[in-house]
Amino acid sequence: MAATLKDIAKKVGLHPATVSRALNPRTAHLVNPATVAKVRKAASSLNYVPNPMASGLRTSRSHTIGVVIPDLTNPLFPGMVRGIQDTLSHAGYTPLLVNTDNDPAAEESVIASLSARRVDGFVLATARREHPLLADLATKFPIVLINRISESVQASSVAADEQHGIRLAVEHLCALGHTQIAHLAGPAWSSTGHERQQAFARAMREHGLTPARKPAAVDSWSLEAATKTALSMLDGNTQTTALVCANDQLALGAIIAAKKLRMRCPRDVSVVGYNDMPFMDLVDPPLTSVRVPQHDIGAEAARLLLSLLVEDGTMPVKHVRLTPELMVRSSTAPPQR
Amino acid sequence: MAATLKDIAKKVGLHPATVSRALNPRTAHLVNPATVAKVRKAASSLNYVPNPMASGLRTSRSHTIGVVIPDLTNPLFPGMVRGIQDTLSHAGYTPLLVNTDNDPAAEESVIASLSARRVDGFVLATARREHPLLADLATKFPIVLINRISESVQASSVAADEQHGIRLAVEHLCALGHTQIAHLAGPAWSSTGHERQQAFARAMREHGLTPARKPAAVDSWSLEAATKTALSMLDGNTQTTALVCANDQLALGAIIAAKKLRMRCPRDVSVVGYNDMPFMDLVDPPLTSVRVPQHDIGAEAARLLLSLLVEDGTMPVKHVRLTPELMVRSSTAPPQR
DNA sequence: CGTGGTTGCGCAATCGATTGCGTACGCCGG
DNA sequence: CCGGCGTACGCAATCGATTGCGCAACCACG
Repeated sequence: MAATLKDIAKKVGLHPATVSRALNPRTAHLVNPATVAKVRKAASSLNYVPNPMASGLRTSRSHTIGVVIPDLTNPLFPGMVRGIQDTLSHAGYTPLLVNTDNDPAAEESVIASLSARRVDGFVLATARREHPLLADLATKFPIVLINRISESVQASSVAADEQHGIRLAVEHLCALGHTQIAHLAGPAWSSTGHERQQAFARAMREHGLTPARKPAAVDSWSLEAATKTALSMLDGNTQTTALVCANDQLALGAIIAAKKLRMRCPRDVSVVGYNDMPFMDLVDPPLTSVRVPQHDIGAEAARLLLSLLVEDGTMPVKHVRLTPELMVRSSTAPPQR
Repeated sequence: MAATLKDIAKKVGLHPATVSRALNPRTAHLVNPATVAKVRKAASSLNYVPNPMASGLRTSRSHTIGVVIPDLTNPLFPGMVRGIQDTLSHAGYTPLLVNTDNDPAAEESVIASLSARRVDGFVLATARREHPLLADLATKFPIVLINRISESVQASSVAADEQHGIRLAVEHLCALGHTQIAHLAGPAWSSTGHERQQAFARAMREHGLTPARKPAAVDSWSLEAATKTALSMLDGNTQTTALVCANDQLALGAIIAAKKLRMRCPRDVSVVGYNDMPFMDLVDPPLTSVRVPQHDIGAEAARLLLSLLVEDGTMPVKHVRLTPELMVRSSTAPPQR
């Protein structure tokens, strides 16, 4: 049905090998320019489309990239995935997207199935801090970590500058006059949760403040867990006037908790989120949040991986940090007391 | 590096062809059960993983499915995509996801690149009603349409039962005592926009009502367009007490417009959304919305496509309609006048 | 002992593109 | 006119799995 190199070769009276060289930009210089032109014309007149399986079989490169994320329905990820897709597709690569639901077993199985598909590399957005598979994977494939730092793993990474993001939040609250600021932290097993907690402690120190109370960490990134934890943080506590939350879900949970305790946000307690998911400007109250450049993170990760693919193994490990931005809205206000 | 059939054959002293048959469930019955067992053992001891490019080249099936959506960052789609992924991966297929941004040119190019990848079929969530490419594509590939109806195209489809969803909204408003109900319609070029508008007219007729005014259609699905259109609908209009919106973005725009006109929702105007995107329970006011079973739509589309792939062309065209559900929240209330 | 049927498996071609190697040919200088 | 060289191209092997064809071994039966 579809035209092959052989068909073109027959049409122009050349050998398939010559046609292959003429059509491949990397080898076209080996062929007489006039011949190249003739071949190109014949190819397009036959609607020739190279068969990636055939070339992949021969070259053992699939031009596909495994993209591993926890959960596509988490609003944090679609932006990043699009950044990855947009960049990869321009370079002739196709992302293969899979979800792990943060389940280590699922992670193992999706990575296995992507390896079986012979992907050329991986972009990984796994959340857990410690990760036996990663170190292993990094030895076998070019990989780029996204939205997480690599502690033990020798691999390039792209993420938001968490220190800067948290500092923006703390600075903003300070400027409003808050001194009693606490952190509603993400799960300790989570890379970003851990890092933001550290960043919070540091930012407070930099401002000469001590946290209103020691950070409380949720055990999952869910709204429910956040509500529960925030309830126990705020209940009977009249000290704390502001909460820096490790992400938007936690912030929303904190606001719900405050409501349950008959505290008003921002009157009685200011709340800052993190990530600035879609529609955070429309919740009640509109959430002040640290916006991370999701699309850029994805795009940069893809670029990094692409350059890893061409410079086979000679590229040094690189850690890219993109700068977040504070979106000030109505969940923060000067303290009333 | 990776083990091949030949390696296994050498290890067990058989011919690669025999090993192939033994490992393939469909042909294993042609091989002595004892031999099959031996081969299996050798295969797993060598960590054999079949090379999909080699088998794909021979069989000209890639076990990949093209999934074409307008925009992954639109919260409507991640749920559907996961439904597709979860179902396809269980069957050994891998989705190849691309975005079109509703741009016909982009659509053409992504479909071309997916064809070049030799996908075995397509799941298409293109929004436009009329579509020259689709009819063409349907003749060359098994395809399933998602979240849209097929008017001219001879292809199976999966979507929410729009008539039912809109009827739920209208019924709910009627039950609250509204009689002056209007429709904020989606773009006319959009399949769902068109269908929901028809459904609204029908539902009103069924309830013996006439629309408070003729439907106003936005020219794009954006919040901004919705705000503008809703402003012109509501300004100076004291008749309309309730708005059925063609999706959640439009509903949010309507609420913003109402605020600008110093109308309160739901006191002065009730608003119903459609799709029930994430966090619609947390916006101000919490939005009453028609929830569509996104994951199920995706899963069902994938199942449909899979069965198309096995029953080569003999399966009749099937149109699956899944039942939506009304999530009643605080953006709707009895009319005040 | 010869014939027929069945079972188990090997042989070799095939899919389409890539690539190392070899060769023909043209051109130049000697 | 010949040796040397470089350019342009062809040949054939190769990647790994699949599959039509057919061989050979086996059993059963007349």
